[in-house]
Formats: sequence, structure tokens, C-alpha cells
Amino acid sequence: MLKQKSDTRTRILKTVWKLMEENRGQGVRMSDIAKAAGVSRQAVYLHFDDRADLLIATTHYMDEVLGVEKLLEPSRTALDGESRLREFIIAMAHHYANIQGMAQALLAIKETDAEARIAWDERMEAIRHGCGAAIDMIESEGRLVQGWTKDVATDLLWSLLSFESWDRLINGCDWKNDEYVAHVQRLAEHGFVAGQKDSSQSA
Amino acid sequence: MLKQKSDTRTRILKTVWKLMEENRGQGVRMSDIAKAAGVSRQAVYLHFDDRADLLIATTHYMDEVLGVEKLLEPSRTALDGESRLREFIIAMAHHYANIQGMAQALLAIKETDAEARIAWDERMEAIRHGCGAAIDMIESEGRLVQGWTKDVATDLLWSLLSFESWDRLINGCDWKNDEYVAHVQRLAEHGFVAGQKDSSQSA
DNA sequence: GATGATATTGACACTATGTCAAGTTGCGGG
DNA sequence: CCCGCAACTTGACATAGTGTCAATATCATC
Repeated sequence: MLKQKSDTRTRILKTVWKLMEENRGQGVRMSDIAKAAGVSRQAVYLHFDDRADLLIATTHYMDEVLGVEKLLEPSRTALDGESRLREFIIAMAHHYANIQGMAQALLAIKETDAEARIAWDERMEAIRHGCGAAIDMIESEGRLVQGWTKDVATDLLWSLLSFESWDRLINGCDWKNDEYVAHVQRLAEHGFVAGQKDSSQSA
Repeated sequence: MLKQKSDTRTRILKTVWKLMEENRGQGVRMSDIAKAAGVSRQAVYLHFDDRADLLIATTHYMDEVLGVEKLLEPSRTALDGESRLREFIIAMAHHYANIQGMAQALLAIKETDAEARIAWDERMEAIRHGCGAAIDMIESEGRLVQGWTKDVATDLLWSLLSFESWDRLINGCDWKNDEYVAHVQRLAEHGFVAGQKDSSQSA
């Protein structure tokens, strides 16, 4: 691995991103990446340890470019738990749409590569944290539907908002991303937020 | 591929099952299977076209042994939509616990193998059908929470009851299977079934 | 014009899948 | 008894993709 953040390095990262999006993360070989980036296959190994390292570096690059922090801001600055939850779902939906191909690729190699698994799990943990923050806020307002523990509600919400879930609904059920947002918001609010403006059968 | 349902064939299938459970579906090679079954590696190819074919055959064998039909009976014979949903969730939870390792293995190869993908999708479709049946029944009783389409509710429930979701909650969040059943039932009923005995804030 | 970092080229080792051909074992029927 | 078939073994081989290594080329810059 070379030290500097060279031009070539960035070009490789951009290429990986592009190829992963084009091929939904599947069947992209090291040689494909090299060729598309206009370098030799070995040049890739000059900059990255191995395939896993390359993919992980790409996700970091994407985070940087996409500005994940900024994406989550509306959720973090929300004034009440319900809107925090709503905004978080919006943010996740957009984010997943951006990282789709790479996520699928990472998801695949994490089965066989320990480092990739760690990288993936870290990300999942971050999302879980976001879920937890929303649930905590809802609970602190006394609006968590009775019967839920904060932990249990967080786990369930986390599962509902997982990439796999998004992928199934978007690519398996052909939902549009705004449908995903609307429906998942509805289910999450029904399931976890008490005291909504009607919407259940009580009217 | 040989014709008869020989002893060896069954022994191989049992071995695959066992190894998949032991290793959570990961890193099980054709040679491992052969060795554990006490046959040569080539004997495996005498009975099965390739790895994908073998794994798919194993799932069929498991279905047969586990009696999937019987497992779903309580759900299918339920008298109302709400209990149909509850029973379906119980059945899925048990089933997932039984097929865990194999499911993970299939999940992995379906990315690269078209036939495996088809086999997996078929199973998913069957589960979706079960979700749809419960939702239909709930809707026909006029108890589907307002705002849902049958299709949308089915998709969401299907996603909630996916193997990936179960796996995340059981192996990622360390839930016990009865916790899974209880919590997922609760969320599903809150989300989709109107007119429950209170449980929301209206009291 | 030597130095060091960057890149190329081609050869190679490794792993796992799947294929092929030749040989073995066991068993039932003529 | 032995023919022949089916099931199985053995060992060699092709292939695909990853990762490694060594020798060489390019080029800026001091």
C-alpha cells in the first residue's frame, strides 16, 4: 500500500463505485476494476491490500462524497421523537438509494471476509444507534406504545430499516423510494408511537 | 446424475444438512461434504449436477423431513385473520430455526447462481403468499388498519417476516425465538390489525 | 544524472469448482 | 461361472479469480 492519497487511488475508488452501481455489486472482478480505471491489475494492489480493503475504502470515500453527516442532520435536530423518526427514515431511504450497489457487494463479501464483516457491522451499528435515538426520544416524551421496551423497539425498528429490508421492498416489490418512505413511516409510527391523530379505527 | 434414490444420495443430503447447520452455511466445500459423507468427491457429482443443485436438493429433502405443510396447518385453519397472522408468525419462527444454516448457504450462492436464486425466490414467494392470505383475511373482516392497501400491507409484512429479518433479530440482537414471536406478533398486529383490545394510548 | 516513488509486465502459487477417463467392486441373470 | 451393468474410486486436468513476486520502465526533482 502506498502512502499518498494519489490521483490514481481516487480514480480507482471512483471506478469501483461506478462499476458496483452498474452491476449491482455482482461479478465485478479486480481485473475489471483495473481495466476500467485505466491501470494495471497490480496497480490496484499497490494502493489496497486486497479486495475487501478496496471495497471498504470505497465506502469511506462514498461517505465522504455523499456527506452522510449532513444527510442525518434533519433527524438529529428534530424537535420531537415522532419527527426524528420520520426524518431518520427519509435519510435512510436516500442513503440506501445512493449506496445500493456497494452495499450489495459488501453484503456478499462479508460472508467470507472478516474485515468486511466488521466494516459492515460498524455501519449497521451506526444505524441502530440512529434507531435507538429516535426511540429514546419517543419514550422520553411518554409516547412509546405501551408494551415495548426501548431495546426491543430499537431492535425491531432497526430490522425494519435495514438495507436488506429496503432492498426487498424496492427491488423485490418494485416500490418507489417515496412509497418506501411513506409506508415504512406509517408502520413505524403505528407500531411505536402512541397518541397519533387518529388513523386507527377509533374514529 | 444417477436415477435411483439411493442410500448414498440420502446420506449426502443428510451430511449437507448437518454441515450447514454446524457451520452456519459458511465455508462448506464439496470436498468437506464428500469426506463427511464417506464418499469420494466425485461420487457427489454422480448424484448432483453441481453445488447449487445439491443445496437445492437438500432444501427439498429438509422440507420433506420437516413437514412444512403440517407446520403451516394451524395458520391455514385459523378462524379469523388475527389468529391466522399469529399462527403464521409462529410457524415461520420455527421453520427459520430449523433451516437456519441451509438458508444462509442458499442466500450466499443465490448471488452467483441463477438456479439457486430461483429456488430461493420460490420459497420467498410461498412465504409472501402466506402473508397475503393473512392480510386478505384481516381485510375481509374489515380489520385492516386504514390507510393500507392489501398489497402494501402484504409487502411490508413479508419484509418483516423475512429470513434476513429473523436472522438479524435472533443472531444479531440475541433474541430467543419466543421473544421473536411475541414481539413480531405485537408489531404486526399494531401495524395491520385494527380494533384490538386497547393497547394503544386511548385508555 | 542518481534517487525514490509510481506503475507495468509477465510469471507464478493457491483454492475451489467442475470434468474426464480408466479402473474397481459387487451383484443379478443368462 | 462369467457377463455386464451400476455405483463408486482414483488421479489427472481445465478453469476462474485472487493475491504475490521480481524485473523493469517512467518521471519528477534535487
